[in-house]
Amino acid sequence: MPELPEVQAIKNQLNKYLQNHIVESVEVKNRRIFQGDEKVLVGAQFKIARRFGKVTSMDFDNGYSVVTHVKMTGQFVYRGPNLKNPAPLSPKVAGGVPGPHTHVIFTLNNGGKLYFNDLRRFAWMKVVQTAEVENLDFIKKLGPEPFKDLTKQVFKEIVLKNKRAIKVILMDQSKMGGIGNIYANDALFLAKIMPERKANTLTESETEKLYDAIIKVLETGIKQGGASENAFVTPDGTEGNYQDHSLVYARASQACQNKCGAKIKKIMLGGRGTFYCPNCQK
DNA sequence: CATCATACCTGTTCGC
DNA sequence: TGCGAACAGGTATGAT
Repeated sequence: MPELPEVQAIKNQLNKYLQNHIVESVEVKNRRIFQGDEKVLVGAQFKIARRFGKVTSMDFDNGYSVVTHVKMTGQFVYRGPNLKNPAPLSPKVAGGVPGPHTHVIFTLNNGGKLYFNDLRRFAWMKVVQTAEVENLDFIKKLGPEPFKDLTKQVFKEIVLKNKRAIKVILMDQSKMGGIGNIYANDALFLAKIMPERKANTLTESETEKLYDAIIKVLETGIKQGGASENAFVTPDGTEGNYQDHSLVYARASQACQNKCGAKIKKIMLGGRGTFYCPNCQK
């Protein structure tokens, strides 16, 4: 669920709250989720968090990084003295922190703690040398990203040479990085394109509209701090607001926002819930 | 190589 | 009301 805007929110808040603090200890409760030797992090100073598609890298001053894919239900939650007037923890942090779903705890020298929760345990977190982050299999295979290398021209080429459903292409991380189910659904609605359309049947004009729509929905997502329909919370423990602004995602049987009179339909496409307006999208 | 189905998980929602 | 089935869904993996 966390997609580019959600992971961007995670990255931004990690930078805001952790920068320059030193790791005093790392407690690993789940070895399947956390891979590598956490001991190399003790005494290391947090420098910066980066984002690669839906993956974050937390880089430390000693040449090591912690790379994390939160998948659907992974949550970073920071609690510490530099969190000004901390908002109450969202109930979406199931079991709280620490709780039954807390798998890793970083303790910092300012007394703060960074918890990593994951209810469904699909997430992974690994320690690697910072120089090796971009060689990790997942990151190496990542396609061009919106706001970076995914220009309109590059996007056109990708779309026109693929014959699978356009929604599947948008969500294929090796074709382009960062887009998941929420923003793929909303971008296709905004561009008035049916999710099932074969990518190579899109006209040039539709392709351009879709590109603009992707940028637009991702920008809205970033502005709203991500979407918390499901388990997403930002590291300060609160929720994002995109779910209040989503166009079709999770709005099955609701009236189309274009006021066309039709109701949003839900189908399964590529094994995922897919939402669209049967009237507006062609 | 490309494409598709399935496994991985567990809390929540749905249908009978 | 109760209970089991389906669903939520990103990615690795194996099958075709």
